[in-house]
Amino acid sequence: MRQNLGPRDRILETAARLFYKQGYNSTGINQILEEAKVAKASLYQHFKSKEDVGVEYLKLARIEWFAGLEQWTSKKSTPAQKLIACFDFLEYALTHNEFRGCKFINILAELADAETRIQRQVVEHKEKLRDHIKGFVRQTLSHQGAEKIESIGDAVYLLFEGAIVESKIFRDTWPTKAARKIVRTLLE
Amino acid sequence: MRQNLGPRDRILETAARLFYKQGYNSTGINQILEEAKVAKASLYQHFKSKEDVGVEYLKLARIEWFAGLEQWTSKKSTPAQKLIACFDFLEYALTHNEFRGCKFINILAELADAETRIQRQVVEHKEKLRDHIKGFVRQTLSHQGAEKIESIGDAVYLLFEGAIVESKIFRDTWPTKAARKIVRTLLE
DNA sequence: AAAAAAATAGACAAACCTGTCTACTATTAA
DNA sequence: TTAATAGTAGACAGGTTTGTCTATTTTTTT
Repeated sequence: MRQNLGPRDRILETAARLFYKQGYNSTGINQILEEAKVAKASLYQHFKSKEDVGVEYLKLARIEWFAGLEQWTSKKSTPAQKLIACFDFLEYALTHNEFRGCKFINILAELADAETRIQRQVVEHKEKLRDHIKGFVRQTLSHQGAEKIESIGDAVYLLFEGAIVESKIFRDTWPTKAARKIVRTLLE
Repeated sequence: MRQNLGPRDRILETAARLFYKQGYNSTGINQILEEAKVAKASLYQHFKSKEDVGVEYLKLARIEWFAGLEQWTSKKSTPAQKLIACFDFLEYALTHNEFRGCKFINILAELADAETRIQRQVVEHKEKLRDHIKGFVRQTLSHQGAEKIESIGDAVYLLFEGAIVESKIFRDTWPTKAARKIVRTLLE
């Protein structure tokens, strides 16, 4: 439980909650320390700066995200079913998070052009997700031409991402449902 | 020119530049005042708070956005061409803005759950954009069934929004090009 | 020309921010 | 048991934030 966690983990757990709920810039180090019940000196022993906490927060978020995705897709047998399961997982996750959207996209919007380390985490995460989705598309449409596969792969990824963002805006599941529906027809 | 603008307009012009470039939370009132060469008391005579500046900033952004969209689509004669022109406009606008993405989505990501006035601007803007796009789809596919029209309308909108977000992440035009390509096939 | 309105500069309050530092107390290892 | 490590509490520096207020100057209107 939380009680047994060391300071580093308590910081990351609290930071994850607050960064996602309030935003990265709106969450101060002091609030994290208070809620995590950690001394300030301990934070700066484990992390060299707030940005460092942000980077580690995203690294953990990536691991958790793909673990969740894996949990939903591994139950399915065919690539087409796995692809649809991605959207099932998305609907579940977004609803569970009260439609706060994507941790990576959210933090990216807060940054001025320069902050390179956090931005790199975002790009890497989305590259990996895109590859993941396009992999399912490739397997599903293996009998089709390469160009069509690429095109539909990008389309499914864009629909997935669009669904994340729009469900945050409208605080509703319709974008995910609409995306899943059109993906079904794209796979036929 | 900028010289002749009153304090209110100079504030909004500067705020628009800084909010979009640095983010809303990272941009202080004082920086806006300095760069706009406006006294602090003048700002609080025209706006009751920083949030108020944010709301007016978004109202202007909406007007400018739809004016730009109109400029690109009105040149085309058929609804299908107008729809494709939306993506041409998007590619132009995003490239011109150095891939900073959508002013509305960006500011939404910075806000904690509560800030209702700014959030309302975002939702209204996206609702209007969605109606706009779905209108073109409806005209293009008028001979199709209502359900299919709705479904493809949502898909085109989600692809449009996905393209905005992903072009910010990857700082590239490929998402917009990919979205436009699949939209073309969806309209066939 | 006189009166009213608008804009300026900048001090100020009260609160926040990140990061450093000291001093003290547990916990762990040898 | 002693020594090293890890954690705590909190003061502090130097800066930031939004918003209010006073006093002065410029512009507009009558």
